[in-house]
Amino acid sequence: MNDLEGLEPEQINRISKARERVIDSIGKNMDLYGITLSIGHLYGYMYFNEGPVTLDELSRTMGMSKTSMSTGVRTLLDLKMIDKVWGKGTRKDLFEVVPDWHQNFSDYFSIKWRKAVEGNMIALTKSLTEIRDMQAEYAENAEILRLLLNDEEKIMEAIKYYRWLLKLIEALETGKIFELIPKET
Amino acid sequence: MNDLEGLEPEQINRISKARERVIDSIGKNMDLYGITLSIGHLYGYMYFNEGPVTLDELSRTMGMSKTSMSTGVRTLLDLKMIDKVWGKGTRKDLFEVVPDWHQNFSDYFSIKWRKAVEGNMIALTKSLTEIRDMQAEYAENAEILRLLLNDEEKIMEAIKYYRWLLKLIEALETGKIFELIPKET
DNA sequence: TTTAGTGTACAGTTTTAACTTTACGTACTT
DNA sequence: AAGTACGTAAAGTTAAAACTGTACACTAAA
Repeated sequence: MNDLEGLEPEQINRISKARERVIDSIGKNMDLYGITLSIGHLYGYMYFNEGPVTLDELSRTMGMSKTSMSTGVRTLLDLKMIDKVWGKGTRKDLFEVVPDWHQNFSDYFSIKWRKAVEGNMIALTKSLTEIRDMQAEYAENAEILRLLLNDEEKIMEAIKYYRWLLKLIEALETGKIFELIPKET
Repeated sequence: MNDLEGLEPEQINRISKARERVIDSIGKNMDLYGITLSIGHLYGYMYFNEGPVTLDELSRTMGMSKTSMSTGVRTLLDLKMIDKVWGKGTRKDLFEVVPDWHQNFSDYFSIKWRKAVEGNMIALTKSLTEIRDMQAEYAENAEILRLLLNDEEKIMEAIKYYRWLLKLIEALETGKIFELIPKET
């Protein structure tokens, strides 16, 4: 339910303005999370609204189709930025934001970057063994060997980087990052 | 210059295959950096090639227009993933990858996230003062006051998060992150 | 079983972004 | 001064995505 309903128009206007500045700003930078502007707006609205909302309310407030709300909400669910919650007395699904942005940030990395890193690692190690096989095979061909050693070196560097990145991701997942870089009190 | 030129077709094929697996994998996950698949490929090729390359070489190798190479290269330059280098004897621009991926990662955050965080911070503080002004103004209206306190709380939480995020970004920029989470030796 | 309410898959449309072709400005060569 | 090589801006085209409307499956109530 829209929490501004029932106020004077002028009051609604002033509060909305303050909120919308923030909502716009959040939405605009949501592309860093791979999220479209309109879904960013969606999230911003949910962030300020007191209590959970339904797809129909979102559709009405955002002036967009219910289908778009459905897919948008699902994207935000996948990123663990919102939760589906139970509301007795209604058959509609209810959604509300997960208010802990530190957690959102960590989850995002866990979800997106870990997958990418692990995928790249597989490709790197596979190619590394191939390169090394060829090194043995072309051991007497100096020209090729130089190339192969160079490739090996580069792949090794990449692997080192990804191992470091995995440690960073792990620190985010376990919350150890907040020992290293403390939150505000 | 393509570093595989002059080899036997079969040798080129084998080395290329090992490289391409990695290049594909890198390119595929470059969207995390907000980079398109083809620019990711571009980067991957440059990563393995020995020595800097020109726009014409890239165009030929990638099978894409020179204009696309120009814009692609500029994107990578903006993200500090490649450098423009001097080559005597040629009037063409030469480009090569910055091989330190730890640095790439740090730069990316510095460039993209810092800008977003600072933008959001401005919006948040601006709206925060507005909300607080209204709190003083509507001090005797309990219903509105409750709403305003709620909004204030949420904005404060967001500001706290962004301050933490700035510390993380700073740790990346200064390299302090590598004391907290050490690189491989 | 029917009926109404709800979320989503699907197909179609519109908007956006990627890419290409052409053309131009600048700088080097002769 | 004239010609050539180079990188990029501009306009046009093609491919991708965001978004909508409709239809359908599922559930709960009557």
